[in-house]
Amino acid sequence: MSHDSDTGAIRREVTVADVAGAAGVAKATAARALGDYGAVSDSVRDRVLAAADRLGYRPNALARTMSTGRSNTLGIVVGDIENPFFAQATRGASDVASAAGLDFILSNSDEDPVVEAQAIAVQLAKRVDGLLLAPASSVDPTNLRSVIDAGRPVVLFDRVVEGVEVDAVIAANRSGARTATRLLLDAGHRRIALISTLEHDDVYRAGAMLTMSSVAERVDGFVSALADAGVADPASFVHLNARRDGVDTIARRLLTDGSGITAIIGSDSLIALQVFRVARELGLGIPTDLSLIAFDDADWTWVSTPGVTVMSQPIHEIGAEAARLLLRRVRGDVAPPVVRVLDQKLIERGSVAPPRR
Amino acid sequence: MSHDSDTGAIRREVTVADVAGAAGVAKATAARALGDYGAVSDSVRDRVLAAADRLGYRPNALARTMSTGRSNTLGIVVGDIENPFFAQATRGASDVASAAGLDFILSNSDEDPVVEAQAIAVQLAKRVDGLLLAPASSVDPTNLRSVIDAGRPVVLFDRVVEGVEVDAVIAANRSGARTATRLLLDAGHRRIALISTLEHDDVYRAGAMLTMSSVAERVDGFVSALADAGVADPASFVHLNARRDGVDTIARRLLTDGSGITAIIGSDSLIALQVFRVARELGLGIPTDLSLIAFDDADWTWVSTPGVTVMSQPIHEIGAEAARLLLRRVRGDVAPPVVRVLDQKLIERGSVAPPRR
DNA sequence: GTGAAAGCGCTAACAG
DNA sequence: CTGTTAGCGCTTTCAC
Repeated sequence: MSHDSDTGAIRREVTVADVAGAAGVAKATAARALGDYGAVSDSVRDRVLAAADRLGYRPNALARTMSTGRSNTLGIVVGDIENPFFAQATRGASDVASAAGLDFILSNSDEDPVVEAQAIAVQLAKRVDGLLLAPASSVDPTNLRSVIDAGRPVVLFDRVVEGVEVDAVIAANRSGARTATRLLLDAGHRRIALISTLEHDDVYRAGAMLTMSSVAERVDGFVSALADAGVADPASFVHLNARRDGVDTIARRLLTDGSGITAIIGSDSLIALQVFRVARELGLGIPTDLSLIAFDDADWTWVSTPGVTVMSQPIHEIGAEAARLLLRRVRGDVAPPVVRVLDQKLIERGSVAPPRR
Repeated sequence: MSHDSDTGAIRREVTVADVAGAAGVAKATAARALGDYGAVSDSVRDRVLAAADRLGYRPNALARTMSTGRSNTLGIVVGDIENPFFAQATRGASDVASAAGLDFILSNSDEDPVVEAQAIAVQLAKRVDGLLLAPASSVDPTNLRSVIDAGRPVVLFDRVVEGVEVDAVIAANRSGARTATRLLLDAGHRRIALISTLEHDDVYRAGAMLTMSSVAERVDGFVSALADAGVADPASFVHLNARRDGVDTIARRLLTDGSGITAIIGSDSLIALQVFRVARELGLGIPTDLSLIAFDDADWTWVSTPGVTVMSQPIHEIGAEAARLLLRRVRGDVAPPVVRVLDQKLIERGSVAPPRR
């Protein structure tokens, strides 16, 4: 047995023609046996397969795509695969894809429309059959348009894009935020802060247009719940740009500047984690001095002391359902676009209590 | 401006020939301008680029790969992208790849050699220029051999494969485990358990061959540290198959069956998380009743009460360095294979104290 | 600098 | 059932 592993060079590949030659049949016949299509007699098939095996034939998926036009591949563009939300959604989607016999290509957008455009270009260049996209911007449709114009099926997840009719799978963020906010309100809190890392040019003002629909919905649910409860100037309780300004900085300010904040909602679990730490550093007890609710049922929320009350999303299912919708399109379904809204679920643990004052 | 977004079908793509026609030049010339190679006069280039833009030309990366033989793509096969370890390593590798202008394809192996073989086949079929692999088995070289035989550069990460000389980036697991174990020993513990999810046919016995080198190294460091300290039958303190048997079941048994275990090392942060919870459910205080050390510096380990002492690995860098090594190979470097061993670092928090008895 | 033609590995259409 | 012949969209000689 000879290994030429010592040469770094890529060997000349064994092709259908080689196999055909070795098996003593025509190229097309070998191709049919190898590609498992068309009609081939058992005896010939066996001969071809044996030859292929002997020669170490490996199909060239690219050449196949070239002639069929189908790559048998789905693409996904996420904000950042390190974010547990995207990791789980990706896994959900990838499971559906591989169950359907499709391959999967992943790109990160860093939540930056420019990087996203590049990522999309790559995926289209590789001729993915369809694309899963968590759009970096819900207000600028340019990137989404580019894939639609290319004629590729696309399904959004986690966020929608305004003014573009396309399949999407999102969570019920507005009602989730309302529920979370009301839990705090019902416990007696009146000064509740919402912290998000979403970038925004300005201080948040009522009705301002936010660039990410999921966050916008969360903010909207939050503000409307406060308003319903008669809280004055609810918009002033929304704190954006937490990545730029630092979650810990914001949390620290909120908890020490006499603004009287008694409860905080973290727009994702990473934010809540930071708040949790700041509270501890400040010697503030949870939930005695501060009540806390996080979005997403992250691992740590049930080992912290106290456990953190969370608004949980069916993350896996968001990815899986998006992939299912995409599969339909890839298979030619031309029904009108649907937006699937999946429920969020409140999981109460120990981080909410009435405010001290 | 016309959008035929209403048709789900993939439109006939705009090709180099189309652009050439529109620009009034030969196909080859257009291709040179578009592909940015060869020599083209400025005026012609401008004309071609303008035409391309007008027609909405998008290069077909597959066709390009067909003729050049290079796909400009790196592949990675991980155990499970939902595992934070792999998510971080993947991100590290992906950043290096995209900085070098290469695309990135991801597959999950589920730590199953059969699934892994399939994943590798897919990547090779897509003609990736090189492959990053966290091999599902360190003792069965079949899958790794298949990519080497295909002549593709490959770099392993997190684990090595016995008997195969190939580039790899791993962590210093043996010494890390020794350090962690000694910390416990020095605190006075004598009955320390190590829990891992690694599958193994039997109860662990001294010198048994484990199928994943990273875990094998951890176990070896652990056992040798115990032996050095004069602990009798150190192998009996190793508990494998924790996925099959349930981490919580194992932990519960260890802590209630009178075996007198006073400290536990979790072979990854997910395991430690479960142990943490079981301890709490059992009403055991950490570190008063049980000392705990985890591998990997997960988020939750610094918000739990107490914080968990961890053996941290440079996960990002493992992925990044593996990608760098791979890039070299892809570029033709034929130097002998190297195995890069990155240090682990002990981060002491509050989960270790002397045993009660 | 530009053009014409061949070919990458595969599938598809059409004969036989 | 099997073979022949064209391409898929691009790059790459090799002429001019």
